[in-house]
Amino acid sequence: MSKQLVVLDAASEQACCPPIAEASLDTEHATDMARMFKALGDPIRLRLLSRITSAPGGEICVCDITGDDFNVTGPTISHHLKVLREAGLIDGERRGTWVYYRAVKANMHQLAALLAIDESVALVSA
Amino acid sequence: MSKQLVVLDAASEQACCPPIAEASLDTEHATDMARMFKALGDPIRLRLLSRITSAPGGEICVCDITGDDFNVTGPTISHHLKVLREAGLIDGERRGTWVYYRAVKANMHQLAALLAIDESVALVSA
DNA sequence: CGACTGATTCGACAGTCGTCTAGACAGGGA
DNA sequence: TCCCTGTCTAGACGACTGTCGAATCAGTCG
Repeated sequence: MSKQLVVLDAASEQACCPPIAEASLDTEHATDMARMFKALGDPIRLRLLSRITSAPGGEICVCDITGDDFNVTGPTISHHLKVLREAGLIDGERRGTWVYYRAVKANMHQLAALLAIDESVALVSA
Repeated sequence: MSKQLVVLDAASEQACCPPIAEASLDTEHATDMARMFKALGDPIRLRLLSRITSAPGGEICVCDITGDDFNVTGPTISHHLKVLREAGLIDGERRGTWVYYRAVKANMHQLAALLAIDESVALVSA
């Protein structure tokens, strides 16, 4: 919990995220980004994030997830949420009995920006 | 005309790519996307992809990579290139002695689109 | 307080991943 | 032809990951 990776101060400053096509990633930056991509590299986590971001209000109660159609047990859901949290992609907050999660949109945006590629070139060169 | 298709191969499987914030991912789609994200979840692979996409002409010769500043042996580079290739993120071609790789930009674009999020909200909520 | 529900942590186990060395395959030039 | 260089495959091994059941922590309500 004390160990979250926070790249969003960079995002707020816009020194943030040139597409990988524009400049070679340095090792340190690549490591941070890879940590986030790795967190997305599991179907369950991807669907969890989708659930969270597409929920009304942009947040969701864990009680609406656990025991769902993910075909895994509660602790496993909890584990995946923790991975997403430690990667800096979501943020959790306890409100009374329930825990709510929401996406850290700045970091999602940073990943998307990293993958930005000139579309027209894509057409030509492909 | 220059803007539409883009997702060529992926498009043949299904309609391309609504952001995860707009609709919950179904299991099958999530599995496909997760496979690509997982391939990006390693610093070396991320830097390899960066090298490839940022190279002049959009492609790079393996001979310019192996034994580089990645601090791993040749076979390990080869392994990572294979992972990227099997994930559909890059494409390799042998031309005489050397092998050249280039990015499959359509799939990179698909990933970026999946992560698209309303930016203004991102800044506010961060 | 004490019991109950929701969510996380702990410990274990099978499976996957990243890396290496050794060896195989492909193409070019003496 | 034989060898040389470039790239990939095979096999092995330690480390990490995803999953579970059991135990624990956090809040709420009798």
